Amino acid sequence: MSRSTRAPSITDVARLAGVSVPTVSRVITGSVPVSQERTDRVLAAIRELGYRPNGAARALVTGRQSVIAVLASNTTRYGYATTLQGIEEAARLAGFIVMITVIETDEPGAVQAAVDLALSHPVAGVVVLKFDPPGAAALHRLPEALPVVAASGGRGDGVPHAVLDDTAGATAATEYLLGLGHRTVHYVAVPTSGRRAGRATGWKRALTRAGVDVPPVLDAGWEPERAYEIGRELGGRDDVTAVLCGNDELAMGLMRGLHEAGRRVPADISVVGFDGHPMGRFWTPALTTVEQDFADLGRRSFALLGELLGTGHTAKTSSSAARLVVRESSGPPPVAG
Amino acid sequence: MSRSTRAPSITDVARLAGVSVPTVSRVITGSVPVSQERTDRVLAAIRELGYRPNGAARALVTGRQSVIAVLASNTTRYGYATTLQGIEEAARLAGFIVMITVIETDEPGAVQAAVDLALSHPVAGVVVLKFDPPGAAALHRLPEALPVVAASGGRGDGVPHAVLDDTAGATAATEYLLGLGHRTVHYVAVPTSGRRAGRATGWKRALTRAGVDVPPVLDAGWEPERAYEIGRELGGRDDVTAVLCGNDELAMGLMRGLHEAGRRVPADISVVGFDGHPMGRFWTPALTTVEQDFADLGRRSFALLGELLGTGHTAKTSSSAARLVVRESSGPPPVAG
DNA sequence: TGCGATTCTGAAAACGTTATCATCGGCGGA
DNA sequence: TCCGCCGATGATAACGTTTTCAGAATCGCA
Repeated sequence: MSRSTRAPSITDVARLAGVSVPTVSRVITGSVPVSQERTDRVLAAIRELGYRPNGAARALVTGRQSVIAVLASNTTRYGYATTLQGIEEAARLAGFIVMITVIETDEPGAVQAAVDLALSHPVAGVVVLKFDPPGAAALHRLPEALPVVAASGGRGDGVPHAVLDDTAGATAATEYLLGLGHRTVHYVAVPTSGRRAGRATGWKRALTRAGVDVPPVLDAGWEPERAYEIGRELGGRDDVTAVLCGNDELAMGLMRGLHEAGRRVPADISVVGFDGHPMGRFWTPALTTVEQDFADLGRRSFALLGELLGTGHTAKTSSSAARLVVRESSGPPPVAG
Repeated sequence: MSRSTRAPSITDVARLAGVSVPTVSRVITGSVPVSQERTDRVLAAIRELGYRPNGAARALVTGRQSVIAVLASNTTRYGYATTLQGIEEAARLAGFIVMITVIETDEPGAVQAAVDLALSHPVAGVVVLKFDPPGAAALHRLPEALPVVAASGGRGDGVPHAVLDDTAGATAATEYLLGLGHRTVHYVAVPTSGRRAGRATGWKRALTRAGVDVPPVLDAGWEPERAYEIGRELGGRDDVTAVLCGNDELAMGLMRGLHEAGRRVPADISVVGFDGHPMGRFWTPALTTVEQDFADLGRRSFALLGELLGTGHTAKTSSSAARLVVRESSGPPPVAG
C-alpha cells in the first residue's frame, strides 16, 4: 500500500482476473455482454485492486468529453452563484461535470489567460456567464469550433443565449412606482455586458412612455458600499422619492445610506431592488424587488448546450420573464412636496 | 471550416510546419530549445490551424493531472460560495482548474453517485467542504489512495484539514453578551458535520465557565425561514434577551421574526450572527457577528492540497481565528426584568 | 585540422483505454 | 449430419501527446 506505486491499470485487473484487457473494458462499460463467470472475476479483481478507470485515457480514445467549462467573473454574488448552481445541477443530472474558471477583469491578457487555462483541458462545451464586461470579453475569445452558450440578461452575438428578460421586469417596476404617484424614478446601475443594458433600457422605456424626463443613471458597480454612498447622497436631496436598483445587494446598501441620512423607506423614499435575493423578504423594510429565476437560467443554459452537443445546433435563445414582488420598501411618495 | 471535421492535432501542425511532431511539442511546452526558424513556423501553423493541445492525451502521458475536484453540499450559501471562491483563486494561480460536484444529501446512494461522477474524471486531488453531514459522508467514501483535504469548521479523521476556529469565536461572542449583562444566551444552530459542532461547543463552554445553565439548542437547519419562525416564537417569551445564531442568514431571519413579534433589536433582544456576511453591516440594525475568513479558508485548503501533491505529505491542519465584530444588533439587556 | 562536447532534431516507444476485427464454440434448421 | 449464424472472446490498432534515445550538425579548443 505504498504511496509511490502507480495506480492499478486495466492491465493489472485483466491479469489478476485472468481475462483479456478488452473484456475488462467491456465489463466496466457494459457495451457488450460478458459471461457471468468472467464478469464476477473481473469485478472481484477491480475491488481487490481498488481499480478506477483512467479518465484521461478514456477521453482520449472515445473523443467524448463529459466536462463543461463555466466562465464567470464571480461565483459568490447571488445571481452568479445561483446560475452556477442551476448549471451544475442540470449538468450532473445529465452525467456531465462542471469546471469553473473565474475571469477577474476584462483586461485582454487576463481574459486570454483564463480562457487558455480553461481550454487546456478537454471540454465538451462552454457556458459563459455574460452578465458583465469580463463575461462578454471571454465570449469573444472562445474558438469558433467550440460549442458555446451564453447565460445573460441580454442577447446578441452569434452564440445561443439563455436570457432573463430583465428589460420587461425593469419596465414593470418603474411603471409600478410611477403608478404609485412618484414623479420620476432614479436608477442605480450594476455593470452591464455591453451596449445591451436590459434593466436600464426597461427603466428608460417606462419613463419615456410616461413622458417623464430620464434622470442620469447612478453607477454603482457591484459594490453595495458604493450604493451606500449614493444613498447618503440621495438622502440629502428632496427631488428623489423612488429608486430602482440594479440588484438587491445594491438596494440594501442604498437603504442603509438613506437610513443614515435620516430618510425613511418607504415613507420618504421608495426602493425597489432586482433579482429576488432570498434574504430580501427578511430585511427591514422587506424589499420590493423584481424576481428572476437564476437557477432556471442555469438549467436552461445547460439544456441549450446539451442540445448543441447532441444535435449540432439549437434554438438561438431561451427566455424567461422576471416578476415584480411588492413588499414593504415601496409605497406612495410623501404627500408634502 | 465544416463543423464535422475533427479538431487539429499536433500531427497536423507538424505537417503544416514541416517539422516533426516532437518538435511541435517542444515549442509548446518549452521543455527543450528549438531553433528560431522552426519555432516561428510552428507558431504560425498553430495559429493558422487554431490548434489547441489535447489535455487528455497530455494527462495520459505525463500522468500529471491539473484539475482538482471540490465536493460540497451547496455552492450558493455565503460560507460555501466564498470558500469555493478562495479555492478557485488559489488553484487558478497555481495552474490548476477546479471541478465542482454538489452532494445534495447525505443519503449513501446519492453521496456515492456524486463521488463516482467526480472521480470518473482524472483529478489530481480533492477538496471536500466538510461543513455538514453530506460533506462528512463524502469524505468517508473517497478512496484511500487519492490526495484529499477537508475544509471545515472542525477537524478530525485522518485527512489534512484546513479549519476555521469557530469554537473560540463562539466563546468570545457568548462572553461578550454575558459581559453586557445578559443572564444567558440562547443558540440557534446550523447543521454540523458530526459530533464536532464548534460553534455550539464554544457557546456551551462560555456559559459553563460563567456558571450559567445551558438552554436547549434551537435547531434551524440552513433555512432563514426556520429562523424566522423561531424568532416569532422567541418574541413571545420574556426570558430571552440574547441570541447567538449559527450564521448571519439565520440571524437575519430571526431578527425579522422578532420584529414581527413586536420585539426591538437590540433594545429588547440582542442578536449576534456568525460568518461576517458582507451584507451584515448594511442591515438595520447592522449585525454584530463573528467574522470568519472563508476565502482564506479556501486558499489554505488548496495550499494544503498543493503541498500534498508536491511532497506527498503535509501539515495535518491549518487553522485561523474568527473575530468578533460588534455593530448595532447587540447591547445590554433591557433594564426592567 | 581533428576531436570531443554541445545543440538541435526526428524516430520510436509509451501512457491506459476503447474500437475494430477475426476467431472460436455452440446451436438451430435443413 | 452438416451448414450457417450468433454470441462471447482476444489480438491488434487506434487516440494525441510527451519522453526517451540516437543521430546529425555545429561549435570550441588544442
